[in-house]
Amino acid sequence: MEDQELPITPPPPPLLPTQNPPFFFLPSIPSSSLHPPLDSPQALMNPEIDWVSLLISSGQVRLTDKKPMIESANNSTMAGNIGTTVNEDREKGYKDHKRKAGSMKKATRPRFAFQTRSKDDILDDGYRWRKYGQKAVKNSIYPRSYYRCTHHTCSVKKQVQRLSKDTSIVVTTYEGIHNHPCEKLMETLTPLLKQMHFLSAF
DNA sequence: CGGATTTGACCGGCGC
DNA sequence: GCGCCGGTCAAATCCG
Repeated sequence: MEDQELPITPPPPPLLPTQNPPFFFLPSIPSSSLHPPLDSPQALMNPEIDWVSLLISSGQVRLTDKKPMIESANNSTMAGNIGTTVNEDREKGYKDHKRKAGSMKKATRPRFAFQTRSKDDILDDGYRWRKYGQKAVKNSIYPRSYYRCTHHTCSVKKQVQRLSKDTSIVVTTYEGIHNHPCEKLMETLTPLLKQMHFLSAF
């Protein structure tokens, strides 16, 4: 599984303004995930984030979905059955997890990777993430971090890793599609929508 | 005190 | 079959 670092390709022709990052890239990627923090105006002008070279090959790298291991949103069988020991639960959880993963067709989850030039490893994409693991990876001096969306019905994951070749570049890989609106985006849009609704009454 | 993070253990896939 | 590696779990720890 040589998920090695993605090659840095020259930035595509600037289809989009450099200061204002693209809002709508592809429907399958959370639009806000390529957004700087909506609540930090200075971030909009943050020169540290290279929004132009953000995307590889006209926007994004579509990773070949070679991952057979899929966990669906609601069936992740964690330990927790009453009447079993922790170890049994843990074992069972693993087994169930693997069994389901194996029995499922290679349900392809969309995976998208993009690179950002940033000092910060974590892009504030508007969603809330909980870190569930960190792993040293081969051929990289930086560890890879694993995050899961904290929304209870959402199973989107992302991996974040800094390139060892160019330490200013952070590769973020999203896996899956959010099944809920972006909280920050909604916060921002709600007043606008209300205003539009109000104006449309005339 | 509750939620988030850290971290070592564990597991399956894959190449040899 | 074995070892390496990436991905995940969950107990321990941290932190607001």
